[in-house]
Amino acid sequence: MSKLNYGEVEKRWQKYWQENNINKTDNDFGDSKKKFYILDMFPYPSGEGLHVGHPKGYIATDVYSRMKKMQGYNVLHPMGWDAFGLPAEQYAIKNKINPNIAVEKNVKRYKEQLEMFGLNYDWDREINTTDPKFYKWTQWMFKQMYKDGLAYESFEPINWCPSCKTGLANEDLDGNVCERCGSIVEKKPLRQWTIRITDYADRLLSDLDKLDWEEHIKELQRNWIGKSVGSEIDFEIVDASKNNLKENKLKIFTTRADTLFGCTFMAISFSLAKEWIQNGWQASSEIKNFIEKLEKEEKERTIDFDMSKLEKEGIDTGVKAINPANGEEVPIYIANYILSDYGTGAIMAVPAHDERDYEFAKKYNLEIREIEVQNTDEERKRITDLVGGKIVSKYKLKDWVFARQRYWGEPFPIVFDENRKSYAVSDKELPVILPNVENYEPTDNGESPLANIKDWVEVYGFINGDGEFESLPKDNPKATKFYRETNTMPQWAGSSWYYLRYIDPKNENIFVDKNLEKNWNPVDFYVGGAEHATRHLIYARFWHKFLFDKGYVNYDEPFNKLQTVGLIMAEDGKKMSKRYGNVVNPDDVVREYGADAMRTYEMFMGPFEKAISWSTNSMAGVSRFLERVYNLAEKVSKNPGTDSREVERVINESIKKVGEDIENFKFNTAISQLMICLNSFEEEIKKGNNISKNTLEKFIQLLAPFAVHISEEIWQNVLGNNSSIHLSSWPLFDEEKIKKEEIEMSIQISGKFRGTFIVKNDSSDDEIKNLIKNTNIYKKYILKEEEIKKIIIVKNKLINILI
RNA sequence: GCUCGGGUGGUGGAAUGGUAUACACGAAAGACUUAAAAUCUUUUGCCUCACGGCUUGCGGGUUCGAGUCCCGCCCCGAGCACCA
Repeated sequence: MSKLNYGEVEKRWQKYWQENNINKTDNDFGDSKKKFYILDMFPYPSGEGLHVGHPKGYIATDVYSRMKKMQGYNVLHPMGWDAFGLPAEQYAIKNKINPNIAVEKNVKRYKEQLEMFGLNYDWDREINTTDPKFYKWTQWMFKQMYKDGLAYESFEPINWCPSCKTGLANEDLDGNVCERCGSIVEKKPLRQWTIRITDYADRLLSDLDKLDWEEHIKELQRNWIGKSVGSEIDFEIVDASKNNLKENKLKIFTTRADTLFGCTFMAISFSLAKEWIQNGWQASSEIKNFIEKLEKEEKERTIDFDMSKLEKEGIDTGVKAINPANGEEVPIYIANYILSDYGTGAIMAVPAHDERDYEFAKKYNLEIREIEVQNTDEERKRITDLVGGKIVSKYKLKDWVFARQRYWGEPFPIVFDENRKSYAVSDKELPVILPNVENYEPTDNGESPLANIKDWVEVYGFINGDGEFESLPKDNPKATKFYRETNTMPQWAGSSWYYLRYIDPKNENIFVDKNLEKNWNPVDFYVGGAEHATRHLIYARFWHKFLFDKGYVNYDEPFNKLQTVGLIMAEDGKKMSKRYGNVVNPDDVVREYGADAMRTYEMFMGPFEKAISWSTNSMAGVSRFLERVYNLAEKVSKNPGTDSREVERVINESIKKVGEDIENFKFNTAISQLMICLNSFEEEIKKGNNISKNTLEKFIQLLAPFAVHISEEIWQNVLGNNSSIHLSSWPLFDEEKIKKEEIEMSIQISGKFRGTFIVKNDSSDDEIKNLIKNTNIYKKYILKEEEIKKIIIVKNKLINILI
């Protein structure tokens, strides 16, 4: 037998494909060519290279896109690099090299590995978020948001990671811990750029309904957005001015306005109490200490802290307010279970109808008043109207903290004048290039390392008629001094719109031509990790909707269909990690078994979306399968003539099944069908039956999306075709030929399986009723015909005789 | 606590309400070989010598027929979580 030299075969065909441009995607929509845009979440090119788990999604999109191309679609299947962000910067700090150089090196390594797997990306469309030609448009889009008031400067306390030394968005946290380094984050007041993503909360929520995404991912987004509809109601504060309170009303948010008559006290968060103090409220030292204590406790909470187990604590402010429903005076407490960043930071407490309020009331001996409630929307509306409140929606989603006090990110297209008033820079000034610095180290004071580069920070120019900054030489009499924004954008910026750039990657005038965008968008199929559900996928949807509202894109959702990838775990069931020393290196696998075996195995190992452990044994099994295919091909490559009936049936069945399964991302059963098909071919040969070259060709075509190199080798060098199999047309099947001539029907007696008998395909019920009488099973179980109560026949499947 | 998944052989898994365990891995036996590897052949859910019986986390239900549908539990995974 002839063992293939994988390395040689793979290199030879990869070279051939490149020379013959078979992976190019043109923008030709002239004829009736249907388009298909299939996209991978682009990787962050880390210094460690890929392990066998990383390419699983890329292989899947590769398989899918190859079938679609063979089916006549114009397919866009691009790849690029999400290369801004902390790891590259940390690597740069450690090794004292420019992150640009590290990124370039890592990209090269990643690309080599991806090419090793024979992936069909059109590298002419490659993008990189750190390329100034790319981030020019990230800056330009931010500028549009700035001009629309959607991006604004804020000075609120935000999440601060003391180890990464940067502010973070809620999406960057796991509980109270920095998602990247695991440090407990602090609240730190910091000047920030913030984006009003909450303006889009309702649309982000309701438009989920039109997306063809896995339900659990939609659910994650719904939870993250966390909409609740409730009422805002004002309670009048008794003697507000005597208490030196600025406001004479306390606004609360409740989803249970119907319980308003059961309110016996109120509770506010410690931060609201702090605000009162700042505005002149004379709190006792006891209260001040309590506030300090709560603040300290909040800071010290770690990721596994269970808020619901926290013992309720509070202190009476001595201030009272009036329940607008019944005019009663109720005390106001400061309580540790009131969140400062949700609702209004103040609640009406109804101990009889809320567990938390009940617990609190029990502890502090407050009245628990049972009332009759009608838990309906109508009642809530009625009560809200009665007390002059209003129905509002609240969200858990917070505005997007968009600035990082780090070096390796997109600079903002913003300058400030001497009075710290901000201006967008004019389009002429874009891109604002990230300058080289001596030192990439972040600082403790919340300033970016860029702040130290005086030459870069201080710029001279004027504000033009559009209210935008334009630079001038320093000595120009019209020039005045401005200061650049020194924060940089978060890593999520570039990935929020990168998929648009693949469509028109070299356009210098606009980030994407609107006509091309209309032809290619939306992304038909998006494949990537589920961990992005509440980060990238929310940001990108928001960003896209903004571009849609401004008229730059034609569709209001970017990703029509989303499919998540299941992780590949190590053979020991743990996550692959250097730490455990259980990483399987794809270079080794490809060297030993070939890229095709690895590709095919990763698609065969189980359902695509499920996490599964790597198994070198199973992988070797797939490799054997491919060897058998090659041997069979050599054996029958010259066979003319016709196929046996069974060969004809199994190839038609396989064409149908493999096509449908790839379409549905059920690669494991597609491959199992190819195995069934091969088994059947070998069986037929043993019986002395013929398999024609023509049939074999179809089989190899079905295999081609998976085993891209071997199938090309067989197609051209064994079967003698002289153009690429990947440019051939996907075979068609004949439904009639899939039918078997004879069917094995099962016999049930009173619902119990008793055996089978053979009948002609599509036999009529009467024929079956007659035939069954001759079977041994019938004779054994049916003693008298009069016993039969009923006969159920399911065509070509079974007969059930009830006695 | 809430939400979403999932529970099928020794293992990964397959199954429009219609013969559960396809396909593969592993294991066992055999052929070839001086031998091993590779390859090929056969067996392989459980109980039973067998006839036969049992089996899709547990308990009910609907149905001629349930892994699949309905109700109630248990367990595992993921996400959210004092969200008023």
